[in-house]
Amino acid sequence: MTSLPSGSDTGAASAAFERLHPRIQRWVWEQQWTELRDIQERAAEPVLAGDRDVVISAATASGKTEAAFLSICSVLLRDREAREHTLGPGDRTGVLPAGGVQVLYVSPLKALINDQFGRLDAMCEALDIPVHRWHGDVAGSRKSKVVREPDGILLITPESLEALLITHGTHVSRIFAGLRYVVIDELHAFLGSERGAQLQSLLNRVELAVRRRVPRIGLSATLGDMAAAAEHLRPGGGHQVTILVSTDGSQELRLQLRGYEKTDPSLAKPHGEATDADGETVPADDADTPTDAVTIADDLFALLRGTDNLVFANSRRQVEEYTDLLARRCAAARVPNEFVPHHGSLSKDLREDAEARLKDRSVPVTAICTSTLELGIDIGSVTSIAQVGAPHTVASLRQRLGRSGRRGDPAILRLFISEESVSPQTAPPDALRAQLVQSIAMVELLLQRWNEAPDSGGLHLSTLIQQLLSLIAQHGGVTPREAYTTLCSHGPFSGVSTDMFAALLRALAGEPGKYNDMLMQASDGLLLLGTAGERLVGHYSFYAAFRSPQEYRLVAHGRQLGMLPIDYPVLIGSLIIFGGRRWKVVDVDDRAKLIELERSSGGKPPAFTGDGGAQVADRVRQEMLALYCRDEVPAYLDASAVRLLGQGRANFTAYGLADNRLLRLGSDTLLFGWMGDRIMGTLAVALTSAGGDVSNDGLCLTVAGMAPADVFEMLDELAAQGPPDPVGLAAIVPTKVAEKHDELLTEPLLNAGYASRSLDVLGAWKLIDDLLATQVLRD
DNA sequence: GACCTGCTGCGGAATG
Repeated sequence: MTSLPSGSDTGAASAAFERLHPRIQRWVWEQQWTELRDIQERAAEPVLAGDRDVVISAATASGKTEAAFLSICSVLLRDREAREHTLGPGDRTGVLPAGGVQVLYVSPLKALINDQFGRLDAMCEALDIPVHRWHGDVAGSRKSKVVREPDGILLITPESLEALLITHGTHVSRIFAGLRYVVIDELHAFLGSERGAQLQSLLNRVELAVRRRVPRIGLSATLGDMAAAAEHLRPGGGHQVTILVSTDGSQELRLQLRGYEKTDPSLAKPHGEATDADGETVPADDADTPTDAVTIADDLFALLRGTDNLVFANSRRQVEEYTDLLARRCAAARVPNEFVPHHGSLSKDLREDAEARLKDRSVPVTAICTSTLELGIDIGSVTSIAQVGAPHTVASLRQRLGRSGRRGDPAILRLFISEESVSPQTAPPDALRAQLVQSIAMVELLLQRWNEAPDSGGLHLSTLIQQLLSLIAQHGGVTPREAYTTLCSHGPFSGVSTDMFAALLRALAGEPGKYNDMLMQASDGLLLLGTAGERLVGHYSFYAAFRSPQEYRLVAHGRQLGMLPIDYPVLIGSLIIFGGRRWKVVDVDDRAKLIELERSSGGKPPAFTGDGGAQVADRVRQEMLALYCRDEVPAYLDASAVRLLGQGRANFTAYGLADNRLLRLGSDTLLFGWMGDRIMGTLAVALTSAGGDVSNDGLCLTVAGMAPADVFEMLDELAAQGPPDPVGLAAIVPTKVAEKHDELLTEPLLNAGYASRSLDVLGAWKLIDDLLATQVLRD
């Protein structure tokens, strides 16, 4: 670590500090910083060079923003001096024009723009560098001013940048003429998503408008896969990106995994009536609450009260449930309530109030939250993190952990994992204690510093439709060749061939019997918006690449049961759990968003079902298998977790799963693949295509009405046929409309998009080979 | 059977 001079004019300054502009040096000194942090020190050289892309990776609140902007502002100041002192009006060769936005900073959150505006504006005011905010809550008059007199640093969201390109298309090259840097904050939040593809495309379009490559600086949390982050920052050129990972903060981690088990609710003891801090009488009877939640709430109360903490629950419903249980405990103990909820359905006021209470360190407060508090909103660091229920991914567990541990203090993580009570009728996944074992597997992978790789290779056809229509609106019309070159020659849509692009154009123009009217072609060949296209682009909802959740209506025997969000394949014949009951899917109507169900017989439905939309990675399931096969017990388990792990391992042995992957259950067969959700989902589709009646619980597939020997034979036939064309296999999946503009795609394009996003045929066929090799047929 | 993110221009009313 290097020291800064104690005065503004002398001393053994660090090499990085020496290279900053004198006015920046003075600003640093005025902050009374005694030294530059490691990441700030190392970022100076590559950022000052101004000719390369850089990923700066460090923990939340480690000075990443300054690491980028100390150097960026130095360059802006030197630019200005070069223009003022060395150049007359007629001699500007080699220097960028004075006009225009010089730094484009893109953030995934409005709240983060507001935080960063406060910090940057304080620094830039002293330097006479203007800083502008541009997002949905900023007044239109301020945006007009940026368009009229663009300069300095512009803080913007991807959606607002989209709006800027569409609304001010003819001014884009002027607005960004002097662009020096693009900064992307929370880069990891864009990896593998529609929003990420949109941002990559927008930055392509900005570079095309100014006719040169602009250096990109990505700011990222310390997440495993830096090569993927670099490739996302500069698609096709990730290997040339400078990657800086902070070496600071190899912090002590204190870890505990606590096991819980549901018991008979009638045994629960009520807490009686209580009075809260305002003297109001509140109900304090937990009789309606599952017993494991009651015990977890008791423990959270005992462990967390009096300090600042974050409790991550896996759903909004659970956030509300635990906030309520904890508030009742505060009332019963006659102490002030210090537990507040935070999730996406709460009003902005309530969320900001919770954030303000977290920032205020004079009174302890614990927020019960969903992933809303995962990203870098400035709340400072908390004493400890609690995770209730199995984490969704290792990456998100790591990100959550990063919120704990003030400088020098240990980071504290406690996981609260509960399992069903087991009876002879219990479904195998519950008897295997799969929830607990998955949580241990994820903690083990966290300790190994492993992370899920972001999804890549998706075609993102929905986002390509958005970008195509946006490009036409920006320029008032483009030729098909220009459109293809601009959008698909490199960047997020480079996997789209000219043939596929042509098919997409035809689909948007409308084919006989399916008239979309999104675009049309003028007699000179120019692509123009059709009437439906004008309407779509003209509404503000067009600017976001992602859609608000698409829900299917569930109907059973003519009665509506509710709504189900679809982000995993629902196959006809599969079983789903809804409203505490087990149902069989008898029909799926993709266009009417309707799923028809009938009651299904069968045992108790398993509580563990693969955890929603997040894809459990192959490596996680492989680690689970390894945990079942080992004898060691991790030191961070409490006594109850040790007991549950022992039960899971005993049942694993009793099922014979060490040598078998097919397990007979009544007249059905369970197939344990020990691979991730993508491969298991692909295998489910393959078995369905071969005539099986398959449902996917994540951990295992259930093939209804077939004995293990018959399933073995089916697998053998699939292996003999060899891996099919993924696009052909996708054709049998009825629910493929997932992304925002997927409705506009023809069936072949939908199949191609689905196959690229959700199928891993080679992985599934390798699994089939492994299953056939491993299986010991016993009946 | 999860969570999260974002958004323009205009018209009219209220205020200075």
